[in-house]
Amino acid sequence: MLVHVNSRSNVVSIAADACSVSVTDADRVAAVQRALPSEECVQNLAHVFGLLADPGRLRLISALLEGGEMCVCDLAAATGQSMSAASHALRLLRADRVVKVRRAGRMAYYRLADSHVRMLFDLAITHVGHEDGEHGDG
Amino acid sequence: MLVHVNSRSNVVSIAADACSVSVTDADRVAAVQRALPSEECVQNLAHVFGLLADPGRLRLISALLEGGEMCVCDLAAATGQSMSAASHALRLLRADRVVKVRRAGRMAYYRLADSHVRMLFDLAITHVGHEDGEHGDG
DNA sequence: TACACATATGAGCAATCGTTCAATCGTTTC
DNA sequence: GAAACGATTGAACGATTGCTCATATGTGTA
Repeated sequence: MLVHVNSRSNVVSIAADACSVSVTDADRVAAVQRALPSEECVQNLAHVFGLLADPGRLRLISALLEGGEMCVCDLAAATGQSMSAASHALRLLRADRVVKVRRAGRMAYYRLADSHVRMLFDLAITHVGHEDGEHGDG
Repeated sequence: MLVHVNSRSNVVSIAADACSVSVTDADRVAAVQRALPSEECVQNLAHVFGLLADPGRLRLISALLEGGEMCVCDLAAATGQSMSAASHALRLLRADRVVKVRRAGRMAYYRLADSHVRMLFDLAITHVGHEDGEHGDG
């Protein structure tokens, strides 16, 4: 399994992207490269995590976790942001199927679309070491 | 449970942050607000998700998931980025205890620090609908 | 000592993000 | 029809991000 490509000036370019980076264990590198998710998958993943990387959107999600289904103005009030900001944020969440809308007259009621988000949320809270977590069984 | 605060010009400001947003169900809003994670918790959460919101860092994590423990230059080669970019990225991951370093001579070997990340990763892949996922049991 | 090497880091810059402001759309009420 | 209202959207602007380039640090080797 050892292939030693690190003797001097013995530079091997592995990825098309990498501009000749030297490698110590070429087999391992090649194996890892083969196992990496596709570019598209990585992009989607990054996109989803990016959605959760904003306090405002996180509060929105947390509110929906607790409140079940809420209109935009209540969500805005509960999460402490303007209705415009909330609407922009909900638009992003909607585009990636994190939340769903139900329209009734001039109101728009939002709710979470799938349970992955709750798990993602709780798992991440576990990671950061929560001192709080009242969204148990709303 | 219904409190009707939405009759005209009857605007109630709930959060200190919110600049008087009207509310349709004040009780619900108040309850949801009480249940929200603390500001600090939300910030930490957003920060952690932010770490995972970059394709380069995601590939790094995926590589470590598969490869176990790898040096910076192998990680750079496997994930298709420059060593500088990889080092910068690993620094961020290290600061938030997502990865750990082991130094041996002039090499630095990185590995994942906790299992939450793997779960986060797999859960998110489930959400986006993976067409790929070869990081099963490196 | 001097050099090569693996890694780390700071500055700078282009790109992206999140907010606010203003305008708009569709619905309800008068 | 007109006005009020909830929600949506686009533009603009400041803040943040992630890269590259250049340089620094520390280790192994001649």
